[in-house]
Amino acid sequence: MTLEEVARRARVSTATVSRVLNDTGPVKPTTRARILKVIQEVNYRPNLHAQSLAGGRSRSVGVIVSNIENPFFLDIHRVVEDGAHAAGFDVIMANTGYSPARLVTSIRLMLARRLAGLAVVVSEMDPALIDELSTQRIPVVFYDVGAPRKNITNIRVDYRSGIAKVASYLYSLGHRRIGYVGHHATLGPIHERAQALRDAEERHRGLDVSTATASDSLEGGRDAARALLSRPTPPTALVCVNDLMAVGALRELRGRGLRVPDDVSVTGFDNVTLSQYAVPALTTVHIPREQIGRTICDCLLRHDAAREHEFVIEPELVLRESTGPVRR
Amino acid sequence: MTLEEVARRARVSTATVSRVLNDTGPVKPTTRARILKVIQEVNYRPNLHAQSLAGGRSRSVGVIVSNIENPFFLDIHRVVEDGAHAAGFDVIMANTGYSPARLVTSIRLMLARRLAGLAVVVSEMDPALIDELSTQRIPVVFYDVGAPRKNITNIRVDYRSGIAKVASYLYSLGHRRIGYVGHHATLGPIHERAQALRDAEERHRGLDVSTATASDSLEGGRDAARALLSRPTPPTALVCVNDLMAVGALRELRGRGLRVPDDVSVTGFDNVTLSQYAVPALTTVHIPREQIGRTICDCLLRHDAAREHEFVIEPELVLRESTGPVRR
DNA sequence: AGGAAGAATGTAAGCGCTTAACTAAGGCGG
DNA sequence: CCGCCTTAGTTAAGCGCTTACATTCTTCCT
Repeated sequence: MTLEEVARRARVSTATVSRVLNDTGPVKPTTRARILKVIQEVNYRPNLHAQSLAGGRSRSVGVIVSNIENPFFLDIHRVVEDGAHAAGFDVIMANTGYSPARLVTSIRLMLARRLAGLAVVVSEMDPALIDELSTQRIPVVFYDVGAPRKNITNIRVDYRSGIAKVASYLYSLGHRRIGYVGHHATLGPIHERAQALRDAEERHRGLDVSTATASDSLEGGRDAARALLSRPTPPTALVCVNDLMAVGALRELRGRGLRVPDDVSVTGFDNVTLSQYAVPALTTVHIPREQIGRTICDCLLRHDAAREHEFVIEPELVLRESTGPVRR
Repeated sequence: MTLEEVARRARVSTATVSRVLNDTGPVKPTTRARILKVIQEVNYRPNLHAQSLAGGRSRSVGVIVSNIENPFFLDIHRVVEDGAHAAGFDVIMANTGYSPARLVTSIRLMLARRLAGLAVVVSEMDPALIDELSTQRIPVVFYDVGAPRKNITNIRVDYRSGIAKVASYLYSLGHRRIGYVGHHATLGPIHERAQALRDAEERHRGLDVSTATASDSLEGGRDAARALLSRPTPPTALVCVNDLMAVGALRELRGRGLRVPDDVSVTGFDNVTLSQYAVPALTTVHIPREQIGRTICDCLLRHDAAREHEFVIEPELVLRESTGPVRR
């Protein structure tokens, strides 16, 4: 069923049907009613591809994330989706699994869709991508990676600062041997997190950091914790790169009969809902995902971001049950 | 940058460029190389809308889920996405939040995109939808709702049976007062779950079921558990409609100082990864999401499902730590 | 050398929609 | 009663691709 067929049945031109469909230009009420009736009868739905092609624009924005299984990304996606829907847009999501190759593929696919805007919320990056994106004229916002350019906005969280807060806090509780539970050590922004913890060694006398990485998942958190705890002198505190892995680490601790925080302290990162439902509830670092999502919407939808822009977010420590003084 | 412009620069016709792009029809190696070079130089990406319009087909399939925040749906989505990617398709996801209105909107949007196939993995339904879908000629698969038709496949899990297994098991442990933690009591398939538990009352002498519903989330599970436990004669076992809510229920129990399973037993449903990371690990019912996802892919991609089809899956009880004999 | 078969490429007609430009029909003051 | 503005509709030119069909080389056999 096409626009043309609808027009024929309603005895008007395609232009008129298009007008009532998009509510552009005047149409006599009786004509409009007649057309609407036909549309109803034949159950007509405009072809989105034809619309986008002819109109030269699209009512969709894209969101690319590294790991949709991690609630952190899911939360951002949800906020962006809500904002987009409110503005009459819908969102197309892509998941890269932290693979730079898939990032490239995803971005190309998004560009092929000629979207109205693109949010790239990932930790991996491909050097040539920024250039490729900046030549397009759609608004783009990066989270965690990339560099501001024309039409490209950047949002970053000061992870160094967040990690530093965690390190200082644990140090003040007497912890000296700290294990870092991470994932994807080779990815820039992720590596920076680990590095931030390492840097704390210099500020805090006697601090000793060991590192283990696995996949970004519950299982990965457990695996990394297992590796750390199997070392000759296991750490007394586990700093996890995010809450999801922290919950995995908690599981391993429990499996070994170690109590948290009495025997080992654990910290997460992100402050996702799950962190409050962990046993014990996780001490973590709050990343304002709501704010991030809204900023993304503003940049993409309202387009105030034609100029270069960069937002930096300062994370806050959230104390809960999973941390305590080191056992004597 | 358009196909035509590429053709001009490569001094060939658009047809030839299209041929090398889609690898359809013969092209002399030197010509192909020349065209590829131009494409590379100008960083050309075909317009997906034009491609779909002209080609009359799309390389995307749609997946609609009720609640992407619930790992159950996420798992299915992942499996479908993997399968689709392997077949050279990509997937468009939509989330309804259990709202029939949003289901209708989402389906219409999917149809407007003229996708190659559509999977509807939801618990809500709109009566007119089936008809609307069956008039289209794209393969559709429903999970949990709908009815088989031409081009419409159905996958359902025998939830009644799953719930019955849980009820029998708890009964055998001596539990008589059972609380049901659910969500969206008005939605058909969900309501059926609650009803299945109620039906167990008749089979098991002395069994007493009370019900509470909240949102499908960790918080919802906690809320519903709170309501149940606040009653004059609180249940000794909580049967949760899914693992996510069960984890929320666990949290409430812990907050009240009740031990699981010593004071109260808890069961989940779905057997998502999280259920193994809960404290204590959840007794649950396994739903083979992998299999469901693969079946969806088969129906959508291979199109063996032109005829009516229905798959019924029998769920299996998984015993873990969260259930035990009722306290004397 | 001539010509048929096959390979390589070009031509042009859409795909279903939007929209600029144009026409027709009322309505109104002068 | 006429010119002019407004409102209602129409026509037709694309948007950027695909593809059936036509055309132009190449081969290579006789």
